[in-house]
Amino acid sequence: MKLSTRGRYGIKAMVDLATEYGNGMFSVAALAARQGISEAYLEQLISVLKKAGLVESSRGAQGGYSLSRYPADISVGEILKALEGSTDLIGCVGSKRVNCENACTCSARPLWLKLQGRINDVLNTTTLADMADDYITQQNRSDKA
Amino acid sequence: MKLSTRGRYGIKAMVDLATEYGNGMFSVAALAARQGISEAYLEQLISVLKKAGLVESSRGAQGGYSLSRYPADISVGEILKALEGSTDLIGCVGSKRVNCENACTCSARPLWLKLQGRINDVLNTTTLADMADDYITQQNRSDKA
DNA sequence: ATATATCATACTAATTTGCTAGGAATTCTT
DNA sequence: AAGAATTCCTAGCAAATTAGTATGATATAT
Repeated sequence: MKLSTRGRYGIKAMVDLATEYGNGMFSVAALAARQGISEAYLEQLISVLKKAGLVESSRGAQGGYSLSRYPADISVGEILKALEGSTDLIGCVGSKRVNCENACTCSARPLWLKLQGRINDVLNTTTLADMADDYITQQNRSDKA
Repeated sequence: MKLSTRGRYGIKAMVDLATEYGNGMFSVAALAARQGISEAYLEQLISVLKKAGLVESSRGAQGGYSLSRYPADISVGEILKALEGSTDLIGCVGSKRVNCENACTCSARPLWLKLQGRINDVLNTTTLADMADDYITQQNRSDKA
């Protein structure tokens, strides 16, 4: 039930892009430096996000990445799903219904469904705009302090 | 963000014990057979639950396991925590606050806190009694059909 | 041209997961 | 007293996953 670094790094990079939305492109090098993580690794993650249609890129000098939609139109669920393959706790509860012969009679299924429901709720209703707003106001507060 | 077999098998075994609460002891062999999984593996899991104080045991012939408290007094969160070490999505959000230097300034932290909060909500308020009740009424329904 | 980027792919070390195996200790039954 | 049934304890291991490295090709602004 752990969240991998893929999800964590990826989400943070996307929030970074969201806070700078409208200000041009940002390179992987810049994003990686901001988080203090490996460029090559983050590059892989962003590449996945690009294939998922969540970011746009431009190659060559002065190139980089930017969000492909308004921050308010990108949910964190989409991002995690792209990075981690799925946001399902277990196969037999997700949209695919795989991996389980006794799904209909499983004594634990109601619990998993409830839990997954709460998770999806948060992931689907929280957007990058929400996160960027939170972050900016928090930054302002600490500036004043 | 996946739930391991440890958590799944363990929870199901505990629900089995809950539905039989008050009817004596049940052996690992019986519990494993009910789920159709390896005895030796489930044995390990139950042993962890015992160390966590969630089940009682009696050794020797006719021995086995039973819940050490009323089903209504055992939350699924306790069980998962015992089996998986923790129910935290990431270290820097749990009760221990480890693993993260910039917790105070992390742009993703509000999201993780919210998500973890919803998860804990379900895990802490759902008891074995709830699950056993759900299961039994479901069984009755399918008997009639 | 050259420096700066993305893009693509392959490899690898460490960790975690999901078991299996073997035997010791305890208790009921006969 | 013997044997069967059971928990208890520990070690080992194969497969999968995670968390990266490494290398080089391709595209583009200056």
